[in-house]
Amino acid sequence: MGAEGTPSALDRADALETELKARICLLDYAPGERLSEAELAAEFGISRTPLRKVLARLEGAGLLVSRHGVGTFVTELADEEVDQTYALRLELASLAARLDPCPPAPEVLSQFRRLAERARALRPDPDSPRPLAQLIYDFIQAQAMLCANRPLMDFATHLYSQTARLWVHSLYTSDLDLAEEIQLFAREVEDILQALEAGDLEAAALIHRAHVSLSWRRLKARRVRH
Amino acid sequence: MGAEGTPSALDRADALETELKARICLLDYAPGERLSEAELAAEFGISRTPLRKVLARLEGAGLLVSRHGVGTFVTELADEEVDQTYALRLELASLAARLDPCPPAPEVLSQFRRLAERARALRPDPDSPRPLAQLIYDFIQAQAMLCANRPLMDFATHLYSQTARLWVHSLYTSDLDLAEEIQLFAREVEDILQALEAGDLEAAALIHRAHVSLSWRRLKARRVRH
DNA sequence: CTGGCTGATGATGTGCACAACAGATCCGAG
DNA sequence: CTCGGATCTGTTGTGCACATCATCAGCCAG
Repeated sequence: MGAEGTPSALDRADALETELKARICLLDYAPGERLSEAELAAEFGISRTPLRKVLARLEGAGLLVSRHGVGTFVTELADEEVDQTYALRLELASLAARLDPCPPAPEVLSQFRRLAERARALRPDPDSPRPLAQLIYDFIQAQAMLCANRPLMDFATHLYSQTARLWVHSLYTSDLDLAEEIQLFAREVEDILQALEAGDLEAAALIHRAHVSLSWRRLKARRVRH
Repeated sequence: MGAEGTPSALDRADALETELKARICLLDYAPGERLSEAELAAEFGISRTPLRKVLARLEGAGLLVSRHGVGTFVTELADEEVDQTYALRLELASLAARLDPCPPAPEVLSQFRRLAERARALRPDPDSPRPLAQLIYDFIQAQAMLCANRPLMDFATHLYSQTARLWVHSLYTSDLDLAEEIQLFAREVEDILQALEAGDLEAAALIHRAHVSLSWRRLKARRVRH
């Protein structure tokens, strides 16, 4: 029998989807970049058929778009859509605390402590902002545990995955300052952790909302410079 | 050459997805029912391969779930999920008016007038609540035009498609009174139309929110009876 | 020299045959 | 009569070959 994980077909598809989604959000694939079905299939050691099933789902989620005879591309977001998405994320942050606040389990708390620890230890890597991107990615997923309303949190995570690409892209192009972003994020995690330990989920949500708002503002400031 | 519509491959897939989504929401396929890939492929005159692409997207949207060697099934929602979804829809209704309210274009207004007309003309069909379901389905999609924030309205429509199945199901099982629901809906459209003609989008949103809330309450009342 | 056209090329989309899998059915031993 | 297990049937999942489409390079007519 398999030592632990069941390498069943459906699980493999889910794992593949998670992997590809992470690659897109963490900008291993840049917006507008073409993904080769053949190459991906070869990399994962499967045929194009099951791979295409995963790609179809990612296309449904708005992360990819495939054009017949041309290729499959990572979607690019228009400025207007980015603004709308950020505006939504602001509101959803408040909603999460108001709708079905979930008293943080001890393990969730320790998860946030580890995140804070990682944030403190993070030093700017001049070559790549990926460690920070990965950290925030994990942070967003941990935060989804703070509200029992699954549809809401799923959607919030989905919205983040939309804006993440653009945000990380700005780090790559040095439109945002990596060291500054690291420091800001570390502060956010510390503050939220403090609120969580005090059992004040609303405060945690407000802090998050404030940071999303500030992040949005920095992105907009970059935009006018171009 | 082609009279009008381009019967391109991608369009066909989109049309198919829209059709299947409608069938699920309007309860042509009941929750828990099995869909045969072979039968559907035959009905639409295509092979299983492109059909499966559409099914994969619907599965990603949470409307279907397929189990290897068993079948593809319309998902069933737990009571808890229904409550969370309704709670969300309430909040999103308010958000739509506050975030990016969209002054209704004349054609949107006339669209609502037609909806109101259809609602007035609707008589309870003892055999099937489908006409009402179809009308509300169209109403929800028209309402998506009232707010420029596309991610928000897409999500609201998505949430509706989740609760719609359960709601229509309650009509089929006579847990909800069809004549009463028709009358209530007609009132909602009339009231919203009045608010729109006065240019008061916030009032329209509040009316809709109130009706969603009342609809939720009726569903919950049914639930305890079982 | 220029402009349009045609063929080559490589991409995604499709159809089909087969593998993997779950559940029901049937048969036989006790 | 009951229970257990092998088998059989129908389903989704996978691999592969081919169709369809868009792009671009190269060529030929003007």
